[in-house]
Amino acid sequence: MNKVPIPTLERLATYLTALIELNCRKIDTVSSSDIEQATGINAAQFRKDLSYFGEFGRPGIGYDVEELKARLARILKVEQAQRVLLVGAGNLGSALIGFPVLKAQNFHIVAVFDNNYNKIGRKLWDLEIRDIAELAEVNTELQAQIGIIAVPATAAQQVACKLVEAGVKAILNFAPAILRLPEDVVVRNVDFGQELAVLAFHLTES
Amino acid sequence: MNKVPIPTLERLATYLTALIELNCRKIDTVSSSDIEQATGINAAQFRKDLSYFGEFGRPGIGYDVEELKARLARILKVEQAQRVLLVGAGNLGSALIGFPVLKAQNFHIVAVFDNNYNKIGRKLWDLEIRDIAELAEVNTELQAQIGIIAVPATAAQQVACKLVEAGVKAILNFAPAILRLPEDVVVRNVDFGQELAVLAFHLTES
DNA sequence: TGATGTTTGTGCCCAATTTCACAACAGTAA
DNA sequence: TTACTGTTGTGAAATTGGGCACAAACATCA
Repeated sequence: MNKVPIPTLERLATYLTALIELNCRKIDTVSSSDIEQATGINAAQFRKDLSYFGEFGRPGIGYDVEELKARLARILKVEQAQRVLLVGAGNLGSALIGFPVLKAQNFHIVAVFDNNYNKIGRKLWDLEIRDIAELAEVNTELQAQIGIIAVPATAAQQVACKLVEAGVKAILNFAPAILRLPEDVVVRNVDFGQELAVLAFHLTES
Repeated sequence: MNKVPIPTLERLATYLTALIELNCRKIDTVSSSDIEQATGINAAQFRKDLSYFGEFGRPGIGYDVEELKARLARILKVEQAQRVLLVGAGNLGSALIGFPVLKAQNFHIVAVFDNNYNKIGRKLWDLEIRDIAELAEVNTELQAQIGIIAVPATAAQQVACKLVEAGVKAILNFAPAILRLPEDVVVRNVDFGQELAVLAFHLTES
């Protein structure tokens, strides 16, 4: 169970989203081809992805939606609510807090930080924006293991270090910057400019 | 030049970002190991990525920053400004318009659409929010080829179809939904929930 | 019970991608 | 000129990931 490909993990999240949806629609059993239908991911791929974690279905029948959902949630560690720290109370930060899908997937943003004294003390949705200097202190209580960096690229490295000091073990980084961090900290970068560039490449000369 | 791997394209965007940065710092020549230093991407990987598009450097010397930057920009079609349509005037949309890095990479959001009559007519930054019903009409003039979907998942498919009708050939989709579109339309999905799930997987049991 | 039709889990092979390793090239210095 | 250092571009090996195809498992129905 140690060597799970990253693409497999990404797809697991997709399966889980689809299962939550199916569950709402009161569908209680699905086959791998139903999953293919719902997600666009090849049925054999789905079965292989699951096989990294054991057996989930019954030949001739398929998968129990409720059970599969629960087991995937367990694998992805979103069985109980995952607490998340957000650094950067700008528009992106605001968008993330307001994103209903995150709560549905059991990610709860429990604190927001910024270094702008005009923002500190104000509210972003229902959270008070706190001074980034208090990050470590605040997290001794909250014990969040996930942090989101939604600050300008120039501040990203510094913020990342603060998060790690505070005990964060996984970071979602929206700044176009390369973070240098201890090996035991997992980082995923989301770079809007990069995404757009890949799209633009496929365009014909304008 | 037809079969360029997607991962290569993603890295090209990273190289370009790094080169823009290096150029600002008045550095005029770099080696592939300098690029590795700056981006964390293996030097051999960098050279192979470039090799899909011809020869760029001089053995014994390295690469001319200015020239490489220009050629990458040309490859990624961001030599001239790329016009982008944004659908969804919520927090995420607002964040995207305000993101300075996009303009720096030559992506210009030139119109914003929404279906909420409370928003239509108002301004988001310096753009007037327009009725999504006018999308096709507006784009006959703008001729944007790239669209961004920043609406709830339930509306995503419908918005995507409207964008395609309006002549858009590439879509960046932030809604956790599978878009079914004609083959000649390129789609990239960004799913915050998925990113967080992959991170959560790596955590130890909390 | 036995015959038939589904659907899973997985070994195996193929395709895609990364990494290695080296010949060819450019500069420098004696 | 020759020796030496540094760096590119790329064929080939190594690794990784995806998909087929089939045995085994289960259900249904005669």
